[in-house]
Amino acid sequence: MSQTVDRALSILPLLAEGPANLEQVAQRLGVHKSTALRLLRTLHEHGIVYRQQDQRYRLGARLFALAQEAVENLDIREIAHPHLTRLNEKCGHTVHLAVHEENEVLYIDKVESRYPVRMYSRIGKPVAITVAAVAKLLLADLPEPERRALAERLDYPLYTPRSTPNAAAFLKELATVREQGWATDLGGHEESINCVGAPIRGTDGRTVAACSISAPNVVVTAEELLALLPLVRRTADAISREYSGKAPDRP
Amino acid sequence: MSQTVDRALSILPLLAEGPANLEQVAQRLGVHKSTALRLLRTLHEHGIVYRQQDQRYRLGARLFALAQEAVENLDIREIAHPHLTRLNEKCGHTVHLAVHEENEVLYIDKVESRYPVRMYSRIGKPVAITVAAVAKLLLADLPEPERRALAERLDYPLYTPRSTPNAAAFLKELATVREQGWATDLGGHEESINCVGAPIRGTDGRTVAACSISAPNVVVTAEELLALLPLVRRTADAISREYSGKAPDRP
DNA sequence: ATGGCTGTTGCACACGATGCAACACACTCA
DNA sequence: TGAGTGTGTTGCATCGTGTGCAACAGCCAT
Repeated sequence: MSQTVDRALSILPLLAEGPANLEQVAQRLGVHKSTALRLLRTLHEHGIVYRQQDQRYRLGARLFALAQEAVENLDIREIAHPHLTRLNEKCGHTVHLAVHEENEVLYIDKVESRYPVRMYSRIGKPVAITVAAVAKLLLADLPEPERRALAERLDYPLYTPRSTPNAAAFLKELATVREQGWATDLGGHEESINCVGAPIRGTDGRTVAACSISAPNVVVTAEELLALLPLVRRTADAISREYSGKAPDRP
Repeated sequence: MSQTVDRALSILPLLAEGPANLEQVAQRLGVHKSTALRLLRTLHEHGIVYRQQDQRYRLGARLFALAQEAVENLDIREIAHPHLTRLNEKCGHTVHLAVHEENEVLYIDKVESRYPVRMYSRIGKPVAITVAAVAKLLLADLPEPERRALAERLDYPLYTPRSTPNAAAFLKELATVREQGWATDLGGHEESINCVGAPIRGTDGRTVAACSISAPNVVVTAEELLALLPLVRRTADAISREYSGKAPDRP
């Protein structure tokens, strides 16, 4: 829409390929040298491009600081919330959002079930890290040594007979989760409650959060809950897309 | 130099702070709404900014991708990274790599401390140039007139009582650093944080980068940190050897 | 309906971006 | 040494394009 800005921005992907001098830039933009010079100067003043000793231009490391700051200020919760609400509207069950922080996995958002029978949980509360679906999703993505170290360090309380019994079983489960891209908790925490969850990923593909739906089996059976898996995964993917700044999928 | 581009680029740091709507952007730029709209539209077309559901703008995926490429194109970083990781494995503290760019010294890589207490820093972020160990190392190597000119031009904020107070003190410190071939920052930036660093040199012997380890004195005392100096220097030398060894003369 | 609040569009005007040509500077040849 | 190339840089007139304005369009409250 704005020619000048349009041209200036076109320089960036060009420089991303590698350093270039003034004339090369001018040529690839299809403008006069002097025009390219002015554009580059402006980019330079803002620290977006950097001029190396041989006078050629390349992208500045400062650009990275900008992106980094933006990522830090990104609030997953804010972005995810409308998606979670929609998920809840579709299936009616309790929806959770969780993140991994300091050797704990915490619920950071929740949309209550619309059924009268609800599961107990609280935003900010650490989840049962060895059994919860969201915990498995978040930990499955850790680098192998850290994952192993953490697994060794944990306690494995037997909330129910179906709880994860020990580190070996936990690591095996994490491998499965990592492989399949989704996770469940079928009565591992509370005998009567099942969960199914999916990962939310950032630009770099790493899991930054996880969401899940939970329901007591007096309301839906485990099979019926598993049938909702595609819905959960689609929601998680939509949040991932929006979080990483890609165009949202419009039907 | 180019007003339009200048305005457009001024939007980026603004959005890095967090999402903003059209009017907020227009106001902070000091331009009419319609002007801001056109600028944002152009940025949007290039994927630099992204528009979320609530119509507010934030930085977009393309910017993250560009930033990524910007740092990846720094070949020192690629060579140094495994060495930095190894250094971190040996000592456990936060390891930094920094370069001098446009009157600033920027962190371009970082390996986090394995201790729970970490220092805050960010890749791409300019360092406190008058006190940081890596900054002293990089500036100590400048030709004398440039060094003097730069020293005169800088501000000397008193982060702590131990911060470098003025140009004269700074130049004296640089001379010492140049002489001894290593540098420290003992509580000059944050009262409780100490650093020790060493220079990485290219084929011609000039300092092209610097690495350092940083630790809060609740974890190790300054003396204990200084005992790690030989380790840091060996790392820096190893990187130097590898960097200058296979240095292909870039056209 | 009514008002406030936001983003959007069309338009006339003038300002600022543009290309040109001339210049400056560093190299490389004979 | 000097002409000859390849750069980046500057001043300037000209015209294109970015600009602010005002009016409009949605949306959501009351």
